[in-house]
Amino acid sequence: MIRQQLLMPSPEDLADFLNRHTRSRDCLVQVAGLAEVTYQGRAASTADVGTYLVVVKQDGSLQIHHPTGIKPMNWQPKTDSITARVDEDVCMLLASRRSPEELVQVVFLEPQMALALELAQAGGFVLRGSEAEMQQTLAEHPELIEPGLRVLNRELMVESGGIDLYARDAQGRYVVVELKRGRATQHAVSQLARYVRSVEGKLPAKAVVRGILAAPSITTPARLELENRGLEFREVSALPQATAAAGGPVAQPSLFD
Amino acid sequence: MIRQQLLMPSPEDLADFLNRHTRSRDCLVQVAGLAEVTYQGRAASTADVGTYLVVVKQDGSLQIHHPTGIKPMNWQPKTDSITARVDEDVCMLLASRRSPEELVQVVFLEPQMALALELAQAGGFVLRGSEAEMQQTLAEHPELIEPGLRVLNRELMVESGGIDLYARDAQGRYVVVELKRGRATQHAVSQLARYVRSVEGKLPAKAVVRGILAAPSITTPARLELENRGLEFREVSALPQATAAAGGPVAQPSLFD
DNA sequence: GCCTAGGTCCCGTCT
DNA sequence: AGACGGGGCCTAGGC
Repeated sequence: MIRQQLLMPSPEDLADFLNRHTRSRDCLVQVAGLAEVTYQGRAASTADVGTYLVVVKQDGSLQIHHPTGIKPMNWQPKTDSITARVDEDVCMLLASRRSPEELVQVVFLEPQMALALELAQAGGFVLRGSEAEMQQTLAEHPELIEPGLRVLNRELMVESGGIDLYARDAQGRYVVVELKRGRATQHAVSQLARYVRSVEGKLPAKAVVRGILAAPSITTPARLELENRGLEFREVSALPQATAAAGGPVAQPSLFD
Repeated sequence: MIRQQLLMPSPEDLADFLNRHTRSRDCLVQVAGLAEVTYQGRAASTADVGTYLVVVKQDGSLQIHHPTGIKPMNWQPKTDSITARVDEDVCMLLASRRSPEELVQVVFLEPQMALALELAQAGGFVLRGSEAEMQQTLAEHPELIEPGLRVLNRELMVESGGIDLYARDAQGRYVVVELKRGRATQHAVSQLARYVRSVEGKLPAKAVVRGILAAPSITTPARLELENRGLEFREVSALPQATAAAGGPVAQPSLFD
């Protein structure tokens, strides 16, 4: 499982190590130690000399972590080229990609440890409580939004984006439904308004198009904006109160049974 | 620099290791091996048995990586409590937080390696090319947007959000400027329109309020929407064409000299 | 705590 | 490729 581990490697050994294990694309490689990092691309950054943890995954993605925080200090989601070389007696790692053109450069001043790990294939991963799941549930049970609602489309593409649910109400009026898995914000109201306008533009003039924002809750400013624009809110619980019991699995929410 | 390393630890040893080093809050702890992961909180997830890399940083943030991808499979940005215990002859890691109430649980079925690293304090970190920097530059040189423009406020708060730059033009008309460091989308147009409406609502009726979207580029649909709404676009390069030379630092963009 | 908005956002998806 | 929206987004800043 540990493919190889080096302690205090020389620049040459580290460069060899990095080139060999990143090229094979079958293990996760990390280097910890004193380094400098620069990035140039959509933005640009420099990190002074410090102790960082550099991780290169099998797909060539790169992340450079400092001691705290969930997000890496520097990263590269995917790399077109990742190479190490020795320059002026230090090992440098160059990770670049095109589109966008970006380059992350790590200068290892005092590498303390290099480690190559074999991570065998992962098992299945399932996420519940996404907006996509909410959409499916509500498409199958539109009465949870409003009695008499009939769903015509899911993810209907209009010029301004994709309409989560496109429907008709009991009176035959068209309804645009925008879903949010969390608290709805002004951003969601803007989206909904944009979609309603797009639909109105496609229908014969003066056709009434209702807009419904369906979410577990809504911010106060968003509610005001919504009402100003003649749009509506429906409370739809995405993940109803979990009976939080630390350590144990919790019953699935009613909406997702 | 390597505080401690265990190979194939027993459940008891691993639990001790995790509790000791996460509690001290002065090193980065990682465990690699066969594990199962469940998450319950704003959403819920399960990961089947697989080989993962678990990292706990000094601030108690947790990330669980699978073999590929820049983003962790599961994570916890900050934890109120992080504890390991032995249950049914396996070591489990429980990382929880309130607000939002969330729990990540890792069951280590076959831990291969545990490692505690001391990452000394990092050096300074500087990022260039952010929207904030763009805002400062343009506040000091509003003529880059338009001759005769005078900036009245930066980040002016109105009910619908914060206006990047609030200004008056050469004819004395109020101008709302929305900045984007990257290509402007319909979302940006919505924001700008919202701010313009808010400002119009505060000024005497019929006051003319201009809205300018300043960005290096704009999507075609956004441009159409913008023009439909009587708003304007100004090209403002955030990071002008970098003279990309792999390996070497690049001259800073003119906007940020 | 709520709310807004930026991000080198990343990522999937569809045109 | 461009474009759009979701995300357990995370994080910072204002109130």
